[in-house]
Amino acid sequence: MDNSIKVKFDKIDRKILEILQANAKITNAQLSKDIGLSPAPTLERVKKLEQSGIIKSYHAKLDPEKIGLGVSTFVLVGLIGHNKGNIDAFMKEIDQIPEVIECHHITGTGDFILKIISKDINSYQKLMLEQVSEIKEVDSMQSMVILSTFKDSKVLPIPA
Amino acid sequence: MDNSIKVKFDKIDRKILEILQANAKITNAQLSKDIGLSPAPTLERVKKLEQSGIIKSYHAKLDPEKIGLGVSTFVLVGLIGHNKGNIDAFMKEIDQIPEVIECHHITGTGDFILKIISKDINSYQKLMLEQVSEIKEVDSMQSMVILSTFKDSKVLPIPA
DNA sequence: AGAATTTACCGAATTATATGTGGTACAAAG
DNA sequence: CTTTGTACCACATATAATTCGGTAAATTCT
Repeated sequence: MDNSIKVKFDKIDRKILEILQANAKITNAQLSKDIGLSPAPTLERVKKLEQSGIIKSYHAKLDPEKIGLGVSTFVLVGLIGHNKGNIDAFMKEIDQIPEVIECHHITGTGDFILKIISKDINSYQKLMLEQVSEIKEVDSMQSMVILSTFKDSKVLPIPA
Repeated sequence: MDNSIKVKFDKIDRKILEILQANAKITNAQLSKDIGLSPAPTLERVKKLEQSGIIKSYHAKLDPEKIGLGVSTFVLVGLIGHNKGNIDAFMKEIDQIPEVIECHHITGTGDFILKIISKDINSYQKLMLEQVSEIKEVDSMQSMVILSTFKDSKVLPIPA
């Protein structure tokens, strides 16, 4: 497995990546037609992209509201200290909360930004009070509730 | 197609959803083993979940760094006005920028939060100066650069 | 309660798809 | 040039998805 930062791929590979990002369920036969190759080398290319780590995984995207998840938020979290120990401890706690679906270390206003998804405002409040704010490394929290989502693309813009 | 907010599904469906969120490439045969049914009804359930819109789509997840995308950011955007016309105009522009992979309307500090991914700091700056800040409805922008991502789960916590 | 109806399931046959193989052309390296 | 390696195709095989007929359980209706 190649672990270097940048990996080489050609124009055809890029097209494969674009297609599979948008629709992972396409058959190899259809994919091969779309890129203009026969099935065998097409599959070979996909396997290589998987083995090289360019393609990390495949996921089903669900409709949050239809499974009863009505409230999504971003939360800016400030920690009491910025040393590695604190950050690791914070991460360890965050990792165990499935409602926290993203956690990024950022520059700017706060130290971290979380994306949290929960059933409703009540369960969100409960989660924040009883789980997030209970993490001892957490100093400040600022919530931004998502009123609506206009764009949520799973397709990354692959540079030329 | 059911378009209501909440759709019903049982314990077995939830398990299917959990599995397909984590690994969309699982074979129907394996999935049926994992949930304890035979392949036929398993497939039937998956199809129903797709038709009901609970499962919206399937996507390949790529490694951003390996395709040359080194800079990810969140941007808080304030608009000059908050009327529907402005918001729609803003959205229309945002929609055409592939580097903006998410756009949410939020409460709190700003009006919108964007997630942007680009090649490097230079191309990020170029994008912000020449595209985002050029949208006439945009008033303020505050960038938060992601230093590192600790969690990026594609699995939503399905409520009991 | 009992009959009718619907729903969910299974096993097996069929169809579609993925995967493996051998051979060929092209390109790059020696 | 010649050699080596790479990428490709067509075709054969293996694996998986899908369809079908029939059965049992659950639900609805009388």
